[in-house]
Amino acid sequence: MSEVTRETLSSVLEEIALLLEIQGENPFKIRAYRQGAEIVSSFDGDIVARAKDNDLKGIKGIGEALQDKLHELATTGSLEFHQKLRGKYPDTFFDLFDIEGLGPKKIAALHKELGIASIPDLKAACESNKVAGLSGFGKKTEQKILEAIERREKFADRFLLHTATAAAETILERIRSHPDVLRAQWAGSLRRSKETIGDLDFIAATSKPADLTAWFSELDIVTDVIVHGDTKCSIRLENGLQCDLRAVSNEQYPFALQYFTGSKEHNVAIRSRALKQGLSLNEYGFTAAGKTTPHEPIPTVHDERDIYRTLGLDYIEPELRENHGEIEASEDGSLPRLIELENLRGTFHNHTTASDGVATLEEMAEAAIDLGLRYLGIADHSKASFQANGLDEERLAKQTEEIAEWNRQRGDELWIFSGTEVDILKDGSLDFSDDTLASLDYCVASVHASFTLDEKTMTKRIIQAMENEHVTMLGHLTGRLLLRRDEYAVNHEKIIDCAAETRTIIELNCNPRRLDMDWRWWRKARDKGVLCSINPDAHRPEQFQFLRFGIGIARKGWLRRKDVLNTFTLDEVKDYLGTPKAKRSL
DNA sequence: GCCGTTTTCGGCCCGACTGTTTTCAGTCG
Repeated sequence: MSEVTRETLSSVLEEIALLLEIQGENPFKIRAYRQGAEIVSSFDGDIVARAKDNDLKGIKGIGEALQDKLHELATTGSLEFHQKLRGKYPDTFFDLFDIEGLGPKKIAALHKELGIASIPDLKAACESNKVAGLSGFGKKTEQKILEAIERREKFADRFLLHTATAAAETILERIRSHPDVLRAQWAGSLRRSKETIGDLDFIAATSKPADLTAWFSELDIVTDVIVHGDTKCSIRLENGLQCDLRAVSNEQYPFALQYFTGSKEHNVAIRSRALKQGLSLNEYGFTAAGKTTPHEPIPTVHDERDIYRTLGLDYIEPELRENHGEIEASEDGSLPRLIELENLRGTFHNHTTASDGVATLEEMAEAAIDLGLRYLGIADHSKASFQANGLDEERLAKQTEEIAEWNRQRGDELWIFSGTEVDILKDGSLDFSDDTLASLDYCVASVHASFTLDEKTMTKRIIQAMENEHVTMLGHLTGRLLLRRDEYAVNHEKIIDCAAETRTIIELNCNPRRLDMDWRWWRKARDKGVLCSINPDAHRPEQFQFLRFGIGIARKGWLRRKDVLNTFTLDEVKDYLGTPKAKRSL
């Protein structure tokens, strides 16, 4: 039996939810399984060990039935209930849920009537016009399914943050400049600063909603109109990105913005809180709920703050709205004051033409000055990263001298810290000697090869690097490339504990392809006293702009100004780096 | 299937839009 992981537990529950949907089960039962999957995957602690020990009592959302199932799954590696449900469905069957416009009912019908159990099956059935004949289906549905299959092959179903942000800025500007629009904002996962984006949501306040959705459907950027009604319009851009506009009245606007910002989990919790106060909350406003009438008249709401205030809550920043404890913290006034872009005074981990960057040291420095930064860290690759033209000791020494010369000439404008992004070799040793590392201001240590080690070996490898006195910070912890390459196996808890113990900074690599370490771990790291450095990993001057995405992720990870190295003043950074590692503190 | 200082049973969010229907089921968010 293969090792049962958190992901196993979570994905089995998720699959059960899908199968129950197919069977037309009670939607609330389905939701319970789905919530169970979510709870398991974000549980703060060793959920697998707890499941093995049958010690799941008291976890909200995991009742008796799920406790038993998780215990069985964790101890035996499989779950009879799940196996029985799965019955005759092959693995490929679950791909059908990715097809836009297909839900459990239609998928069940396709499977029952035509034996369809994979996307190729479905494509063939549509092409031979078998689907249009089914009850509840028709010509148009068949055509739409074919288009959705084609789109799935052609485009990613999610987009990186910088792609989505660039599109969103253009579109929002056009919406806001429309004469009938009073105010507008993007909502959804982009506003919450998720690491990847499925589609864009815009909310606009207007007294002429139908006119606005009609205008939106005819924009020159539209390649396809997905839906178009009087208050809502969904279009698709050339790159496949779907954009939804919802046109509401000015009174409804804050409610719509709050509602469509989500997350769904946050909203469910917020709405149930409202219900306890006798208020029903939806995307249009507060209404008196059921039989009970609110004790006081429903207050007027002008913006999102008023909604939270009405519910007795401090304002919750969009990035925090994941139902990961923000509502409780809001209630008792313990929400953090989140870091802001303006707090950043510098950046570490940037490349130049010395290794695989496309701009010289001077060009990078000038760009940093233009951006208003006070200091800049250079960290080119080390020699083991041959493919990236990594520096050997000699070239590194030369670069260090160039940097010293810059600091003598223009250090008052911009101070440059000389560093390296040293490879953590397969055995956990570093690509430079301690003496070489000691000649630098700081050192980023990263894994660039041997990604396939098992979790234990990989974790040990990285920990060994962090234990080095000269390793200031750990680069892109998991090596993931979003939408392209999975993270390698590494035990986050152990790395975080080790970072706290050895005073090693963990990088928040804010290249939108990475956004690594993941936002879900930062709050825990912060609480253990681990310092963060927000690093763009810039290979060209424009990539300093990635810092904004790093701020979004840091905010999502509950980080405050004081938790991030590059909010320090130049003198503070010099002090920090000049202090022996073991004596450094927040 | 989960939950509860109103509840151990009866709630659990629901509105917009589309396509296939001929008044509504299914999907989506």
